[in-house]
Amino acid sequence: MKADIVRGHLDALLLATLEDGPLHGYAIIESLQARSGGILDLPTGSVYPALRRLERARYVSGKWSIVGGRRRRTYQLTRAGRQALARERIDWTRFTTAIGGVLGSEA
Amino acid sequence: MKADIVRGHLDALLLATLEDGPLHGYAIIESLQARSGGILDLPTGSVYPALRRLERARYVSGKWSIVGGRRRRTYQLTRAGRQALARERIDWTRFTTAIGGVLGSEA
DNA sequence: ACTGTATATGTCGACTGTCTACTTATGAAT
DNA sequence: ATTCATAAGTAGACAGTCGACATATACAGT
Repeated sequence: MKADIVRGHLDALLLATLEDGPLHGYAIIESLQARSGGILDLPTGSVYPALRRLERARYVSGKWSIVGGRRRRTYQLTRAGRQALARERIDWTRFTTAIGGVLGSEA
Repeated sequence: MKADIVRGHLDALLLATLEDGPLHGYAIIESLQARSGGILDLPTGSVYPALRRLERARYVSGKWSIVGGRRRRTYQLTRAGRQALARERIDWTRFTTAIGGVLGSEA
C-alpha cells in the first residue's frame, strides 16, 4: 500500500511510530512495515520529505549521529508533536466513522 | 471534512452513493452529507471532475436530463463500477486495519 | 579484488488530484 | 429587482506522492 492512498494520514503514522521512542527514517519505514503486517510499504521519496515537513512544523526534532560508520538522522517527538498525534487520532476516528458509514451496507 | 483527507477514497464514496440507484452530482453531494452526519462536505470542484473520471473509467454512465427547467447529469453504476466498488470495500478494510493498527495504542 | 545486498539519506521532475473562486443558468420567494 | 437554492462546470494555484537516481558505508560471499 502506497502513501498515495495513505495521503492525509502519513503524518499521523510517522508521529505514532515515534511515540515509543526516537527512531531514524529508515527504521521508521521498517517499523511501519512490521506494525502493519507488511501492508504499509512507504517509499523513501515520500517519507524523508514528510519527516522534514514535520520537523519544520516542530512536531519532531531531528539530530545527526553516526552509528556503525553510517550517518543517521534520528527524530524525536516534541510536545507539540504529541498533541498533534492526539488530534490525528481523533480525526482518524471521525474519518473512519464517516466513510465507513457510507461504505458500510446499511442502506 | 474535505476531500483532501478523503483523497484516495473519493471514488469509493461516489460509487457507494450510487449503489442504491442513479443520482446526479448535486444530489450525490447532499447524500454524502446526510449519510455522514454532515462530516463529509465535498466541494463541487472535487466532485464533478471525479464523476467525469469515473465516467471515463466506465464505472458510471451519465446522461443528461431536464428536471424543472434545470439540466442534470444523472449517473448510474455500471457492472464494472459495482466490481470496482467491491474492490474498494476490500481495500478500505485493509486500509483501516493497517493504519488503525499503527495508530491504535497496542505498543 | 570484486560483486551484491543491506543500510541510510536525500533530491528531482513528472504526475495526480484537491481547492478556491468564478461562470452560467433556472425557478421560487421576498 | 434581488436573493437564495438548485445544478453543472472550469481554471489556475497548490500540495503531496512516486519512481528513479545519486551518494556513501559495511559486510558477506566468491
